[in-house]
Amino acid sequence: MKRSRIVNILASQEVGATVTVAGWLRTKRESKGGFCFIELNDGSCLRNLQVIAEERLSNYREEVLRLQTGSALRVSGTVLESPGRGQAVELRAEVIELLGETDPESYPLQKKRHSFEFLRTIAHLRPRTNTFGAVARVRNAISFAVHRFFQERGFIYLHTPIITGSDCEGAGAMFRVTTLELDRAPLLDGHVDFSMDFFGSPANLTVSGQLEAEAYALAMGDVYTFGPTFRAENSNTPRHLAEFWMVEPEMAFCDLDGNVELATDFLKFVFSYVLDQCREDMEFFKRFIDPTCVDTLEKLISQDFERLSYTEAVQILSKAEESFEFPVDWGCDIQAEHERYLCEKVFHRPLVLTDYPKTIKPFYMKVNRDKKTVRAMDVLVPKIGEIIGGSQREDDYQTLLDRMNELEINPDAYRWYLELRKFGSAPHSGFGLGFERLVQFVTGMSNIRDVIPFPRTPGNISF
RNA sequence: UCCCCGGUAGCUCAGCAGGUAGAGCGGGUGGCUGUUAACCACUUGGUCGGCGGUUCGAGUCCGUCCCGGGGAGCCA
Repeated sequence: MKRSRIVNILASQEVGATVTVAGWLRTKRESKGGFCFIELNDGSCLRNLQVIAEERLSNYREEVLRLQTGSALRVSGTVLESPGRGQAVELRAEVIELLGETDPESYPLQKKRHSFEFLRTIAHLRPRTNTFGAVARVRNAISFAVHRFFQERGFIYLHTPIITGSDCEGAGAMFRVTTLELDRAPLLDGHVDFSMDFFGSPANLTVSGQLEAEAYALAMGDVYTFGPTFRAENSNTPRHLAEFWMVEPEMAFCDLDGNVELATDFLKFVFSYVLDQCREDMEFFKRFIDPTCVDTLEKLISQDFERLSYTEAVQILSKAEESFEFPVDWGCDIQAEHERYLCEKVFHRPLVLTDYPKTIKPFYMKVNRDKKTVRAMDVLVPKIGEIIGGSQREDDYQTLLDRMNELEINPDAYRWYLELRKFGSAPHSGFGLGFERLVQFVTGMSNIRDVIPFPRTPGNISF
């Protein structure tokens, strides 16, 4: 018989139905009255299905009574109304098949709460816990919401390269990709001769698909990427990964205002979708992870994001009575403490900061008329900080070239990117969103390593 | 990479002023019960992160390295 998902059995509550389910045993409670209770979870939802196993089963004594937490089972039986509290229906087993047993001495998961630090050391088993199951389902829902949002608005999903030839995109250290043997690399004048390498020149893992997305935006109108991104920074924080997923929309004929509008619409859409589709998991996060997470999302959907310029932000900060570790001065970068102060103490809501000094932003951002600021935007949310960073792009050939020379970036490496400003250039804008930070914000999970299945961080590649 | 805190049983932790290790949970056995992180009794369980030093004696003090957490920087 075809396997039913537990989520559907619990939702339909079809008493009398004959079903087959399969999953992993979470807990078992024995009764000497000749039966036992088995809680089965198949990952389809947070809740378990209570299975009633009775003595009359042919393998009751030899197998059923010896079942351990973690065992894989297939159960066929009848859905019945449950006389006990805590569940509306339960499954009275006719057949219980042990598919994979578990040695209780060595199985690391117990039927009690584990620390996230410990669970990180068993990343292959942690999806069998309530929290990581819920994270996986919510992450999946957010992914789907991302695609749905852009698809409904006519954006083209674009696959930008993972391996890139540009060695400096201004977004941090990169991972080198090579087929050369490190201890016997061919040398030329004392340096590694990359003409002997696979691509004939140095190659790296991408830190952003933005530049390539711009090329397609200036042909297709609106595009977005959603893929893996790599940063070789030695960042050891609960907000950084060496491998993470990034969402990057890029829109032709769109200025900074349109960009801000898309970013806020996007966040609101995702939050609504998750609250709508993952109610049970979200209630779990509210109860065990962050009591404010559901309220926060509900508030964000209804309220407007505060928008102010960098200059205005600096004015507010310099008048603040708060004592900051880093002094506030026009031209300085806004520090994490400043972001938190503005978000959590002044406005009590997410913030869109725009028009930063050009000296603290990358070369590709459009320079304002004042020649001092660029059309940049950062979306800041409480706790996480910067969740979105974007800008209107410089679309004037000469200005972009001047900026590159100013920052000592070799234009030769960006010839094709510059050409986009030569042939049918148009105003265009886009942003990048760290997908895991979004999942963190939605779920309230405090460490980014717990919202991606197998986190890659400095010194950690065990799974 | 920098600052602070931590690493003791499978897990979560206690171990006060240096005197050769404890609890709860888990596992095992038995009992009880339409049970809900079930309950009760008994039982099992440790190179006290690694290396070096001080000392008659180090989980405890010192040095160093490794790992984890929090904060900062870099950023998404």
